[in-house]
Amino acid sequence: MTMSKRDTYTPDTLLAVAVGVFIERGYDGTSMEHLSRAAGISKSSIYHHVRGKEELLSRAVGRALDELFGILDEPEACDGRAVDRLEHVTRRTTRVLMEEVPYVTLLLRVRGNTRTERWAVERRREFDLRVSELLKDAVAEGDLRADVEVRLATRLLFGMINSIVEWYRPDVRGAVDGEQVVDAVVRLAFDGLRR
Amino acid sequence: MTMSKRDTYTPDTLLAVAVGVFIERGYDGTSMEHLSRAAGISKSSIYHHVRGKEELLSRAVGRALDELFGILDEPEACDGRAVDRLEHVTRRTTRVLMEEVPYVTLLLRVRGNTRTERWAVERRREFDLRVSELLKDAVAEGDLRADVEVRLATRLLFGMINSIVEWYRPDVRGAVDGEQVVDAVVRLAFDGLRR
DNA sequence: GTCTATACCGTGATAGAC
DNA sequence: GTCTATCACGGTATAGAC
Repeated sequence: MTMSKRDTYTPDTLLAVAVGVFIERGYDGTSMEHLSRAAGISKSSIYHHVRGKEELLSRAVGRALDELFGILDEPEACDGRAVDRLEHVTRRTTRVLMEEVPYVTLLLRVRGNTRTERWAVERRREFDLRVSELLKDAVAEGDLRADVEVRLATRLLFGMINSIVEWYRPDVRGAVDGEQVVDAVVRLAFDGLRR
Repeated sequence: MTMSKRDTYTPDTLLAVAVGVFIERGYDGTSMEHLSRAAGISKSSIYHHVRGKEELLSRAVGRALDELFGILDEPEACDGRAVDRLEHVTRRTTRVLMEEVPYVTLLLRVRGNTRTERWAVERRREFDLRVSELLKDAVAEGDLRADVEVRLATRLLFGMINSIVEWYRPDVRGAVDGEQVVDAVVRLAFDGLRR
């Protein structure tokens, strides 16, 4: 949370600080005073860089959404058997989650009270729907089980993936290996706990 | 959110109202003014029933924790093969989640800033650890795969289960059948998506 | 058990000097 | 680009009448 060389902020470097505080205290629980202390500048200086608290939130969730939707445009998510495309999306989503923990965490905690939040919720649903199409195709191609409703399966799959933000901390080096997590997610999601 | 016959509150009936508001607006985003409007009484009247906002939170998460820990004491969670005990706990946890959505939702959203919240986080971790013991035993008995770390598997399992509170609404009759959800969770958790 | 009135403080945001 | 000073407002909580 410290600036490496420069001691002047851009919206993006300020965002990095703010997102950390939002996650620690919750968005609503964070005051401009908290942010100013964490950034080491006064409250009013923050307003020089961003319009206010909500702009910081919308920048954060926007970044997370861009990363996630980017996955759906990757060639591996567009060609081949649906089940392979789904596995690719599962792997990449998990990876993005871990690489962008703070931003995605914020995205996942948004509940839809302000305009910004409703927009974020909407786009998340859109992402889920895109993936459940993949799941539907994979069932139709005979690769996935047909005895679990597609929408429900998608929700549970993302529930598992998204929960990673609750405990994964990338800064703790060596504590949990990233690739190990991705493999575990894919194994459990596709083949389950049972031997 | 309406009182059926009585128009006077007990701490518990007031809690039911408050929990609903907490979930809609977030705990930090909820003011006593919001609560008073939802309950149809004045702010100060609320203080006659409870000490303040935080007591409402601690009552809510306490109730959720009692229900969850109750599961671990059920006979089916204590006798037999570990894998069967784990499946029982999985089923029951999912059920409790759906029956007590509002209270468990609140429990899961708590981050640990106040004393109450830290206590809740602590007890949740305790519950997780108890279940990961079950998982460890099931691996040792040869029923579960050994190529995923036990603690990691537990986290992902609960990630999937807990995510149900994000979308399941018990009041929407017939929209999603409860038993269907429990079965889906068990199938995905133990056998995975793959056919 | 509920009310009105109010104390007192922290909030997001702005003005204007440097 | 950052500061200090300040604003109007809404926050939790309490006092005391009914």
